[in-house]
Amino acid sequence: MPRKPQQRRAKATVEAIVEASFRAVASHGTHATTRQIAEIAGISIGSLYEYFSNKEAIFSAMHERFIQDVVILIQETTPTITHLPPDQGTRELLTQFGALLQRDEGRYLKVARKLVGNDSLLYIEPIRHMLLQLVTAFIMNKPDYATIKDLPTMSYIMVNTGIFMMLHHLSDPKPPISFEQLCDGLAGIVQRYIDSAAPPTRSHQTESA
Amino acid sequence: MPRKPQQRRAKATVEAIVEASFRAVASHGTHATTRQIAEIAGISIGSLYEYFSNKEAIFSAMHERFIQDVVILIQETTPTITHLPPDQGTRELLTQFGALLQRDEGRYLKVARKLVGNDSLLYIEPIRHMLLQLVTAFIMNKPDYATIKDLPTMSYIMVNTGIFMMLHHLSDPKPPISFEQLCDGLAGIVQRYIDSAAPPTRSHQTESA
Amino acid sequence: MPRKPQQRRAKATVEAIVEASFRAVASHGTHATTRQIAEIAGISIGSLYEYFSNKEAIFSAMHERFIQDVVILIQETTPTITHLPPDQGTRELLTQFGALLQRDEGRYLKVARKLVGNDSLLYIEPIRHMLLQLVTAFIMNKPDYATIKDLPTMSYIMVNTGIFMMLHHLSDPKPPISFEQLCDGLAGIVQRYIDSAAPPTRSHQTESA
Amino acid sequence: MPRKPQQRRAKATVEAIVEASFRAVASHGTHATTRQIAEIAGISIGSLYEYFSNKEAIFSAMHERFIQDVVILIQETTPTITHLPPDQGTRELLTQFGALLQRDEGRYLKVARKLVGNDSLLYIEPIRHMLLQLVTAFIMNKPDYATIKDLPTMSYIMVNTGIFMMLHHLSDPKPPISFEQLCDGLAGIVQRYIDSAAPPTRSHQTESA
DNA sequence: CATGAATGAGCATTCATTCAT
DNA sequence: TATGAATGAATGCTCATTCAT
Repeated sequence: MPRKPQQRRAKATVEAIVEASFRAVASHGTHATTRQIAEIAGISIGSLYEYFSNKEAIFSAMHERFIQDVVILIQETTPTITHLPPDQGTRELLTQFGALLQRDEGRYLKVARKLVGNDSLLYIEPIRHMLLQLVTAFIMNKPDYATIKDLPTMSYIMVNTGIFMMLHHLSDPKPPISFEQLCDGLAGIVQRYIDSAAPPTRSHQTESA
Repeated sequence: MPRKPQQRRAKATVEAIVEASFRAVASHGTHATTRQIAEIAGISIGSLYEYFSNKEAIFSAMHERFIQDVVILIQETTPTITHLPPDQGTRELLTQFGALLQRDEGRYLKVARKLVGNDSLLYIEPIRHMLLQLVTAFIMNKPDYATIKDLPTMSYIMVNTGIFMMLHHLSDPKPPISFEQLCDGLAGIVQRYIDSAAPPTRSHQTESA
Repeated sequence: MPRKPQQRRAKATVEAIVEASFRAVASHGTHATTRQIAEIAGISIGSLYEYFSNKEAIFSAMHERFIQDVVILIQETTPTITHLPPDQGTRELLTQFGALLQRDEGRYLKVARKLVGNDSLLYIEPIRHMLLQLVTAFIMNKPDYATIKDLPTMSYIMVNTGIFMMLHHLSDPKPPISFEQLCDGLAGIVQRYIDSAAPPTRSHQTESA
Repeated sequence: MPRKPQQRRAKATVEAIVEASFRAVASHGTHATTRQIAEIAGISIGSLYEYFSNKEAIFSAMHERFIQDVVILIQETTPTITHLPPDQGTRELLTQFGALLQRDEGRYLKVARKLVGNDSLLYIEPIRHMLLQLVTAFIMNKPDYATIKDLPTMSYIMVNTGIFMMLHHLSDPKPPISFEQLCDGLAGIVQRYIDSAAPPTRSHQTESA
């Protein structure tokens, strides 16, 4: 049974294992073995099991890490976004997210896709929560949007949609539409949703420009 | 190398294998083995390989079957839908699709999720094609919608979104929103997209009712 | 249990199977399957087992056929050889044998090598018998050679050596000596053996010519 | 991928596997399975694949070991041989070689025959090299043989012939000539080849004695 | 006689996990 | 704590052979 990493060194090892797991999936595909992970991490298989009770636990850690990094991405992007109209903000966020997925030879892209098809669902609540905060902050500044409706439902749909569509599109070697078209399309959906609550005024119209 | 089923009995066996594969995935999960499939089909492993050159070929057949059944579903639903306003039509379609996914103890649901996480992408073109036909027919009757824009992009996004969201939601044992909310949300997105091209008139307004 | 081919058609089928087996080994290698043989022969697997009780029986037939064809080769070459000095005769025989082995995409070469490594030995008695006759006839005409010794032993060694060396050399993609060198070397061995019994006189010297 | 045996125990295991493979082929024939090898070696199949990447690699190791042991045999026999006339030396070498082949219930005999019939040829170069050294040393001492010709060709033929004939004869349950006759015959061939270069003088004549 | 669908024992190989050192 | 040799159940797949039609 794996012991809790109570010491500094142990924590570093756990970190190395997770990092190695991402690398392993990036280079050996979804079927990366524990051996490969241990080798990349520079430790023995025995040590691997000192920190993770089984392979699934490693994938859980990767899952968590991925979600966490997306949350951090949103946090970092928030200052930029809040000054943009919704559709431009969405586009910016999607672009950043796409970059994150492709970072380091697409390690997040591959891992995330595996998670989607897995028995366990992609656990998006933290992301959704973060975006709800972002939207709420946005609404505070723009009273026009105060009447927005079904926010929980729509955030659930849009966050998932954003993630799934990006994963699908970036994994498609020959997608029928371009990445820009995808982002524009998704941004348009967000825009229309917001506009339906608060009819657009000159200040944040972009398409009619 | 699998021989072409030349006899009637052989064709029935192929059918039995595909059927058994769905059952196997439904009961043993994503990692159903060839042995399990053969056992459920009531044949020997040898026979399995008479008709499918390898395991992947079996999954391809399931994939195809799934897509085909969705296409058939759309065809059968089309007469009903064409007389409804877009949002109601969307809801109807989604409801039917949800029922299909859960049919026979959710066999399509589980298989489809596996396909999504697989190396090979979910091949939705036939479905998208079918829906484009449906939309085109709809537009013919309602000249108001003639100015609709970005149809290829939006059909790509919406078809994928519809499929992914349904798969995700129906697989979630404790979803944060209800199935009805999901359908309403997706229908709303479709409605807003259409309205953005052809501003709503009394005849097909549903929300203001 | 296979029935004896009592009828003309049956005999033709047996022939077709053996022929197909050679073809199968030539194109699919030593691991040619019964399915492949049947397919090439243009018959069903069921029919195959009507004429051969198992796979080994088929290989026995091929073995027999190969030996028989070598015997025929010697018979056909005999008239030419008897008028040549021993070393030239040997070279001629070896050249013809090499041609036989490479005939039809090397089908005999491949089959014979398999036979050599098999549990059953290469059964060369008929070939040895044939060559003994050839040598005996030769001696009759040339009384000088009457004192030849150890004929049974030497025929055993030389026939086997000839066969093995040809098989080995022709199978070697990068042999350290040329085919001509091999033939000359073997012919030299024969020549020296004969000369050791009957010291060469002018009449059958070739090298001093 | 097999890891390099880094520890002492690991090296012993590799040795045990090769040893077991010889035993397995000796008792179960050419088609010895990996399971049988593992069982005889007293290890698990998993361990087998820790040290050999696949079955072929095991056979390669056996091949190498066989060739190596023959080379060692020649080295050990050399001091004895160099003081004998060519034909007696050859007989001695053949006798020792025959003993090697039959050692341990004929394990080398069976394995070597398999190698001969295999896709990969019997790789005799090291043996040939060793014998060339032996012959060269011999010639140094006996200037009579200095005019020897076609050494590369003849060594190729004679080494292969010696190996093949021994394998064939020792595998034959009812050989038409005795082992002594075979050795004498082969020794005679060698003797005659040498004599043809350096006509025999009293000092090394054996047959006329 | 002919067919070819069905069989299933058997094979090579993988890989998460354990445990003696 | 760390190691890595050892494990062995499990998997995908082959192919000679049988037998109902």
